[in-house]
Amino acid sequence: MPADRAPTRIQRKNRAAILEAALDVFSSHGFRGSTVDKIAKAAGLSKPNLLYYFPSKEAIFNELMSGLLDTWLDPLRALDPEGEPLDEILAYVQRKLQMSRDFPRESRLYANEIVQGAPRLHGVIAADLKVLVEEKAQLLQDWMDAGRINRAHPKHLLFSIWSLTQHYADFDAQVRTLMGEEDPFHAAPQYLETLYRRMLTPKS
Amino acid sequence: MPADRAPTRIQRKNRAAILEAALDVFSSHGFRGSTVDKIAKAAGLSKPNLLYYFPSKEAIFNELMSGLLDTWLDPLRALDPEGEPLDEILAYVQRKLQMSRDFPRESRLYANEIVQGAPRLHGVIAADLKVLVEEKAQLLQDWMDAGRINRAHPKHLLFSIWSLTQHYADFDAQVRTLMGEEDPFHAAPQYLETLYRRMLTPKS
DNA sequence: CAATGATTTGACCAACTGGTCAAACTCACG
DNA sequence: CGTGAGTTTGACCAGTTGGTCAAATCATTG
Repeated sequence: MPADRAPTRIQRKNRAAILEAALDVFSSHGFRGSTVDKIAKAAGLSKPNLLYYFPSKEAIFNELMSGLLDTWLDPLRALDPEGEPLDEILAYVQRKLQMSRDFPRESRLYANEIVQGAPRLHGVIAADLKVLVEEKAQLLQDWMDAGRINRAHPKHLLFSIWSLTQHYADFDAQVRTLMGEEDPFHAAPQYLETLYRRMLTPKS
Repeated sequence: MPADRAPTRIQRKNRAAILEAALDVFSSHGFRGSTVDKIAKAAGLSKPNLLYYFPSKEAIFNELMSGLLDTWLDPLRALDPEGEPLDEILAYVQRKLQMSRDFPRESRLYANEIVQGAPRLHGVIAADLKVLVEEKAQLLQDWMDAGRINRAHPKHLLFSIWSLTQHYADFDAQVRTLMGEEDPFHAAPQYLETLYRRMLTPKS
């Protein structure tokens, strides 16, 4: 595929279809468990045709991942130092929960990678994510020092928000089996709101 | 391998070595990402030799899984209806956290399966786990109705305990990168204790 | 409507993988 | 120490998989 010139209509359509199909396949089988052929079929293309648009399976995966990571961190970036601390945190929790509901495949794709030791992600985590986490952990610490929210280990607080919200996407198979008819996302917002409100509302 | 008679010394040793190696390999690459050869080498055997002890890759996996599940649910089974509610729950949280620290590979093996839709686990989850969860959710509900702990959706309460504790094992790669030198398991017990104490201690 | 570049595909390849098998080797025991 | 059961392995096989390539088809535009 001509790499340098502007993408044609067909290129845009097919590359988008491939990435969409790849998200589906990768997120439900992991990298090793996914085959180029499965992705191609899901995108409505033949295998050689898919490989005309991306040089390799790994290239598809990488493009998917780097595209994902930005979106994934947006809610945390939006944590506003100028806002009311408790409201900011509660809003962050709800945003993350919504992402688990609206983009479960993205969450599972990410989870798949991390669980397996993040072999294809170490760089990004160590760079972008770490910087952002340090910044926001400091912000949380400042809020605690000012007595505006209860004290708690800032990083563990962030971890807890991630794990609680992503759990509904990542462990969806288990959650739905155990909840039966009831939609997990019905009670979850209230549950998490209560949890963090009780956890963080200053005693005084 | 002669199936019916009592296992020889060599059989016991090699089967144990294989399961140990398989836990290592499966938990860090998933089922599809693991090869029989990798497991065999990790166990110090040749591939045909490994297949002398287990009829197939799937058989190794199944034996590993069914052995794991029992241990995995023990902490929840131990939730005692006769105990002091808050203490029982806090103890459960700490037991689960300890399992994440002491058996992270088992946790990741399980996570790997669930994230990918539990293709090899649906039966067990729908059966054993569901029954146990219904029972313990009812117990939590009773404690809430009696005003002995704060109200909260019982199943979401259980989910939150699982996700918060297993996160330290399943997302170990991310957690360790972000925490640097600091051992995640140093502050985690205190953090979770505080969280659930504030969440569940009755207001009155 | 050429003709040129973009797109698609069938045929193919080499590496890998799960699994088989007969032959060789080792061990426990009489 | 011999013998039969238990154990190990090299060679092999068939199916899958990531990826290549030349030839064929299609779309765009001068």
